[in-house]
This record gives sequence, structure tokens and C-alpha cells, in this order.
Amino acid sequence: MPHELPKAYDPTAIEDHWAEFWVRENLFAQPTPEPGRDAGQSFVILLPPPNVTGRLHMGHMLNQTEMDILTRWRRMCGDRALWVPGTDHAGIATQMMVERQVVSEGSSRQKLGREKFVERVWEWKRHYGGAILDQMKRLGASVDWSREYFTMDERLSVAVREAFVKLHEQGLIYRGAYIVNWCPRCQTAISDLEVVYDEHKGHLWEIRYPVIGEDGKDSGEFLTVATTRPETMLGDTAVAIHPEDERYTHLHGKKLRLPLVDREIPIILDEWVSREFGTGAVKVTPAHDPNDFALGERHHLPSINVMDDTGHVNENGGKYAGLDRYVARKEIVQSLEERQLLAGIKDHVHNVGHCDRCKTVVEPRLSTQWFVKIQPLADKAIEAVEKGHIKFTPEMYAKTYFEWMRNIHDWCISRQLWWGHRIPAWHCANCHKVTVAREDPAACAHCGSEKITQETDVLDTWFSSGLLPVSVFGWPKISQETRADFDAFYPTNLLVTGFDILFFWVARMIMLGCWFAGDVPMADGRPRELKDAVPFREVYIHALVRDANREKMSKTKGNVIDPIEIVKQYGTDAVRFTLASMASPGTDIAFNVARTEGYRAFANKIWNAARFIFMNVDKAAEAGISVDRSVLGAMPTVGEDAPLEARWIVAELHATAARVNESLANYRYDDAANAIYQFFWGSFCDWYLEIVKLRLNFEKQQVGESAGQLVSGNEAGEELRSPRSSNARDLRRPAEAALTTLVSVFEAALRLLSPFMPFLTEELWLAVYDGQPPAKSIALTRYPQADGAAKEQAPIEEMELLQNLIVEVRALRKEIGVEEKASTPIEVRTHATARRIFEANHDIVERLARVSEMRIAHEISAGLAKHHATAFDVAVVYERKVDAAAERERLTRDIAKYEKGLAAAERQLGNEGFLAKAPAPVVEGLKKQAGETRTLLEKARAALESLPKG
RNA sequence: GGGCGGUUAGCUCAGUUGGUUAGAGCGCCUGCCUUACAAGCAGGAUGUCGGGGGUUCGAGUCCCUCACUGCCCA
Repeated sequence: MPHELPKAYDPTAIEDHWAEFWVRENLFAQPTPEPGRDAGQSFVILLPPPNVTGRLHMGHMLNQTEMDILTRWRRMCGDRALWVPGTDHAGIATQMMVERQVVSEGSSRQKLGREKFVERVWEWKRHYGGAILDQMKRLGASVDWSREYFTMDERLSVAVREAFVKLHEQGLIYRGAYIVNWCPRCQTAISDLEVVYDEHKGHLWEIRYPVIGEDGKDSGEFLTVATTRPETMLGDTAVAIHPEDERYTHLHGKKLRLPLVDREIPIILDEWVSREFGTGAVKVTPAHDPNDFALGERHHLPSINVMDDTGHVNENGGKYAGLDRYVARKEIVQSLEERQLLAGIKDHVHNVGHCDRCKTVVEPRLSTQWFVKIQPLADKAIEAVEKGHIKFTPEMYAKTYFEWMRNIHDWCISRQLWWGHRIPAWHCANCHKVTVAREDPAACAHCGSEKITQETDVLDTWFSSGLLPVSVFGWPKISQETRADFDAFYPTNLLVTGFDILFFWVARMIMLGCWFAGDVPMADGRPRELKDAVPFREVYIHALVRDANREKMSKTKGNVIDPIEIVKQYGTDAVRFTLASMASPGTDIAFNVARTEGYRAFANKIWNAARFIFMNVDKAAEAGISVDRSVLGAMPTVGEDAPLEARWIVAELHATAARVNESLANYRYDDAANAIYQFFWGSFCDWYLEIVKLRLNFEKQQVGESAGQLVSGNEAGEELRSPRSSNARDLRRPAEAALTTLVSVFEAALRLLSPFMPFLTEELWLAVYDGQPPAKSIALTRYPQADGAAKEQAPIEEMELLQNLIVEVRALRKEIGVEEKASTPIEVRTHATARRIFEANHDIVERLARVSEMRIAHEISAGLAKHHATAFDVAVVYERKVDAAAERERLTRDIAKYEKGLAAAERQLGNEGFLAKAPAPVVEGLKKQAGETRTLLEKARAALESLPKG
């Protein structure tokens, strides 16, 4: 059956097909292992669940490419590989999106009511929620789709509820009025992490507060306070000064009259106050500032909340009630000015917190929320990393992790939303106590009253995603019958993610995982130690994908690259390879399509190599020669009598496989990708394919044409024989052997490449087997592993010598202007070892350097242009005059280079300290190199002198 | 304000415990449609490794310092 491939590789023609095939065939499903049967080593990765509302961006693609490469690689290495996909319900984001939709229909969330609104969100999810995973399918992610989860699934909701109840039982959940970050637009509390700070040019208003005298009337004196948020003065309950601030000593114990509100407030003394900032007197608003709240606690001050859920002044604001906070600010400043209570306005740059989700300025506000007392969980999480149970790559991120973990604040987990896991707590109208329960209670657990209502708040989205490593494998319902998944797959091996969710997600998973998995005994019944309670053993943090100019991609800048678009243009494989080759740990990726173009060319190169190979396989078949398929699928080997190029390419393949495996083990995707690229293009295509053309001679059965004939130089006419000449009686055998090596090396190289370029390799691999593949997919074959014995140096060194000769001849030809098509004789002066190699492989030199005849000579004939290497001198026999000026320039440059190098080497070798202290191999290496440089220098100098003058 | 990075060829980046004359891709220059591939082949040019100081026989690599730059936290 002839293989017919189009001349240029068109990824769009095959990618959709394979993407669908992999999903349809459920190729990457990893079934639950049979209990009690050790099915080998697991490799488990959890996909960081994208928001269900999300669209795939470049960051996702990088993340997924890295995970897919590792998963495919481990799977091919024989591990029980499992990559679990899913989506996050993304509380605020999803609620906002559906809310907008509802509003556009003329309705509203409130009009619909909670139940109907939540049903609408589910409906939305059913229709559009799969979009991002569909995009993922298109990228070829080798996940187990049968295990797809959604954080609001029943199964995962049970885990959320169990976690909450358990923490509550352990006294680690509390509810109370505290200052939280309030988003007036989302109308919910948000956690510290969800606040992003932006530098903002604002003002510092200085307000004069009248001091009340002994008589209870205004004394005529004022205390001036400075504030960036004058509207919060409505809620002031004190003014604080530093106890040792001499400017204000006389005011100790006095009271002030709060302007506009006309409330008496005390002057309090606290060392927290900075004497340098503003006027050294600070207004205290416990209900609207975290520092003030702490001050209020210390000094037992009342808290007066003056803001409602929407950021408008509430009834506590007197005549300002109902005004938006910024309108109120304006009016208050104006009123103060009218009353001559405004001492000044200064420009002031400060950081303002914004809602991570909607960018609205956050209002710190006193409000009743649910919190997790985090310290006990954090302690375990710190220990897990300190003791090395979890390893970070790059290691640097462990520092960031510790920094945050050691300064952690209690986690505000309640959100005033409708979309999410509703907090399993019931308020009693009778005794006002709270009942927290696994099953919905019918009555108050404290007084038995049936007048109970469920808490309306839902949990922070990260509470459920933080539980994923335990919940996707069945926690908390882990019984004798249901524990196989947990035993086989927990802890997961690796988490691959961006640093942006290091605290949001990674840290929370570590805390919750260590906390809850610790209660699950090991498969053999032993108690689980911390090292096995961790949610993952390693964390790989990848960089940010930026645009080609290193700018952060953002919608407002308009520099966002849509991965799907770029994939359509260049092919998924090329984009994946771009990301992999640039994914050096710790460095951001400047995504440059020029690189992608280069890797599309790489894909095309491989495609065409395949065309060449198939063409020859077909030609051979016509001559009755077929490839021995039984040798495919393993690591290729060759006998000692095989031609140099065969021994060389096999050695290179083994060396490359070793390097790729090692690089991947260290998350060096860039090293691995570059090694494969170099092998495929630089070694396999540029050298091996060109040489192997000499051997693929199927049609003609004549003898002695290419083998055994060698023109000797002036060596007394000695006839030299090629080692292959003994096989000359049957030319089919070497051709068949060459074809087999060619195909088997190519097949192995495809497997090596397949985690990086799954589509192209799938297509070509199947073509290699011509409809009779040993597996359904290349992804289910074995990954090439280097065999120590096959990694020999000799063929690599011999080949290098040959390559040097060929390159020198090509350069020489270019310099003296030999036409590309012309073949010329060459003269080579060399020592015995190199001579043997050159002579044995003269046909290679002849073909690759367009040499008509290789003459081994004692001396290069006078007048010929020549080049020098340490092992040989070579000249091209050609009548055209040497460009003496250009030659002089080149030699002068070379001489300068050699002199510099030699001087440096001799300086070191003359240094007694170096000789005494440097390790012997280094000294030996330097001596050898100095010797070689000296040879080259002498040769170059002689050549320069022998050049015709002028 | 605290913490953590980065600075290597025109561009984007490698350079793992200090060890020979610092690499790759892209781009650039020159010549080739050599029937696998012009998305190609062959040849070529390109660096005071941010500045300064130190440790060492030896520093792109370790230490100090300065400059510029990015990120995280408050």
C-alpha cells in the first residue's frame, strides 16, 4: 500500500480528527484499580479547574501543555497516569454573568428570587459551561474525561459540607462582626487575597475637630486630623494621638466634638499612632478601617457602621444618609469648608484596594461573617513543606509560601452570594443559637425549636476547590468498598500551576489536604502520616505568558493572543512546542509567533522526512524488500559491522533519549524540546538522511558500484577496501539493513517527540505501521529509554571527524567560488586514525561535500586553497584563483583568535597555583587544548606566509 | 515600607554543585529550486555576560555595592 502524503504539512487537516478520536476512544481513562492489587506506580495530576465561565487563554495553554507533556511522558514510561479534569463554579464570576443576562431580559436577581436564580445559573452551566473544556479537548489534553468534575457536583458538595462541619466541631470555625473587605458592587465580603491594591493619586484632607473645654463647651481650640477618606468621619468614635507626642500633651483626657455629627468623642492615647504622618492625630473609625478596629478593641470604643451594602451612607450618617460614598465625601468636604473646619488639602499618593473580580474600590466595613481559624491548619501546612513532604519547583516559591503562611490571617469564608455552597448552619429564632449539621436539621440542636432558618451566605469558591485533591477521590465517603481510588491516587504527584494562585489555591489545598486526609488511614490500616496526607508531593510553578514585547497580555491593551486562533494558524503541535521550548522554570514567556513559525517549520520538516522514508519503503517493497516490523517499537540497535552513519544515529538517539528523560524529570521542558529538535533536524535530517541516501539502492542489483571502490592518492597505489565490500555479493542486505535502521530510528524518534507534538506524531506513527499498528495510539506505546551500552562515544567521535571534514570542504568551496553543482577532487593530509575513517567513509564525504575524488596526500599540493583542523589539512583541487585578500583576512582573524586562546591557556598553565590546585582532568584538558590551538596557529601562520603577496 | 526575582548576540532566551576559547532559535549577509522539505539546503558575521569592588589558581556562575527593571505582600 503506497503512502501518500501531501508535500506540505497541514495541521488543520489532521488535528481535529485526532482530538476527537482520543476523546471518543476514551484513550486516557484510568480506571479505578482493583482493590488489593498493586497496579504499579501512579502518576496523578489534578487540572487546576478553570472557571466554568472562562475562555481558554495562553496561560491555560501553557499550563495544560506542561501537564500534558508530563502525563503523556509518564504514561509512556509505564506509570498508571491519571490526569483529572474539571471546572470551578466560580461564585462571583458566574453569578455576575448570569445576573447581567437576567437584567438584559428586563428582570433581576431579586425579582427572580434565590431558588429561581440559582436554577437559571445551573441552566446556563448546562448550556455553556463546557466551552473551556471543549477548547481543551481541541488541544489534545490527555485527561481522563470519564472523571470530569464540577465543584458543585453532589459528590464534591458532600465533601464541602463535611469539611465545614468538621472544622466547626473542632472549634475552628467562628462567626462574628469584623472588618472585612466589602465590595459594594458584588455586595459581598471578599477575602484579603481578593483585594488588589493600586497606587492612586488622592488627597489628604486635614480636618479641625473642636476641643471641648472643662465647661463642656467648645474651648476654641482645635485638634487637626488627617484622613484620606473624610466621609468615614461620620462613624468616628475617637481621635488617637501618640502618648509621647509633646504637641498634644495638654489634650490628654480631653474630648472633641465631632463636626457635622455633633457627637462627643474622646481623645485616646496609643503608641500605634505615627507622629510623623499627617498631623500626628488620627481619627478612629472602628467600623471602617482594620487598624481603627484594632484600636477600638483595645480602647473599648463603640463601632458605628455608616455605610450600607451598596456603598451608600446609611441611617447613621444623619443628613448624608442615602448618598453614594463619593458624593457624601464631596458634600462633607464642602460642609467642613463652609464651617472653616478644613485646615488643608494635600495631594497624597496611596494604595487603594479594589475588588479582584470587578475592580470596584473595596470598602473596609464591619460586618458579620464566617471565618476559619487558620493557624492550626497553617502550622501543619508549614511543617509539610519544611520537612520536604512537598517540594516546590522553582525552589524560590517555597520562600514565598512560607512568608505568606507565617503571616496568615484568618480566612473569611462567607460570601453574600446565591451561587455556591450554602453554609450548612441554621439560625434559631428562639434561642438565637446556631446549629451546624451534616444533614439538614428539622429543629434547633440547642433548644429544639423548629423555627430555624438556614444561613443565606455561601462559601468562598476556594473552599471547595481547596478540597479537590481529597474530594475527587471520594473523601469523605471512604469505606472498605469505596477506597480504591483514594488508595491508588492520593496523594497526587504533582500540581502544575501559575504563581497567581499560589495562596488562593495551592496553599489552601495544602492546609485542607493535610488537615483532612490525615484522618484517612492508609490502605493497610496504618495511620496516615503527614508525608502521605499532603495533597501532592510536588508543585511546579510556571511563568506568565506575556506578549512578544514582554508586556502582560490584557484586554485593555488589546495584546491578548487567543490560543485557539494561533493554533488554527500554526497548528497545535507548533504552539505546544513553542511553549515547551520556552518554558524554562522561573522565567516568564515572551510569546513570539516567530518562534511558532519556526516550530511549524519543524513539524513540516518531520512530515517531509516521513515522506522521504515512506517513498523509500514503497520503492523497497516494489523490489521485494520489506522492513522487519518486529524490530519497531523498541530502542533501535545496530551491529558493530553496521555502517558508521547507522551506528552514529543510533548512538545519538540513545543519547537524546537519555537527555530528554532527564530533562523532563527536572521540569526542563526547554532542554527536552531543544534536544529533540536538535536530534530530529540537526542529526537525523541534516546528516543521517543525506548519508542514508547512499544505501537505499533497491533497483539496481549491481555489485561494487558504491562500495569498495576507492581512489587512493599518492600512496603507492594501495587498494583500500571498504568494510562493506564483503557484502557486495548481495546488495539487498545492506539496503534492507539501512532501511530498517532508518524506519526504526524514525519510529523511535516519533515516540520521543509525541508528548510534545501528539498530533503530528500520531498521524505519522500510524503511517509507519501502514494500518497495522501495535496499539491504538502512539500515546499508548513505550517511551524511548537509553540503553547504556548503545550510548557509545566512538561512532559519535568518528562521525564528528567526518562532519568536520565535510564542513571544511564546503566552506573552502564557497570561499574559492566553486559552483554549487560542480564536483571537485580534494586532497587530505592526515594521521593514520583519521585516515582510516575518511577512507572507509569516502563515499559519504563525496556525496555530502560534492567531492569527485578524495586523495590522501603527504603534502597538500602547492597553490591549492586549504583549510586546517587539528586532525587534518584539506584542500580543494580547483583551478580558480584564490581570493588572496579574503584569505589573508580570514587567516589573520583566525590567528588572532588562536593567539588569544593560546595566551590565555599558557598563562593558566604557567600559574603554579592552578597546577597545584585545579583537578587533574581540568589541567589535562587545558594542556590538550593548548596543544591543539598551537597546531592550528602554526598551520594558519604557515598558510598566511605562503599566500601570494599583494 | 517589607520580601523575592531579573539584567548574557539586533530580538527572545539557555548556560544545574565555580573549570578548557560563552550557546540556541529567530533575524541579518552570501550562494543554491542539489526530486523528502524554499515552511528548504549550504556557508558567514555578531557578545567589554548592567557598572564597580571582593573571594579564588580560576568568576557569566559565589559575596558586597550601585544602577535599572519586574513581581508579591502591607
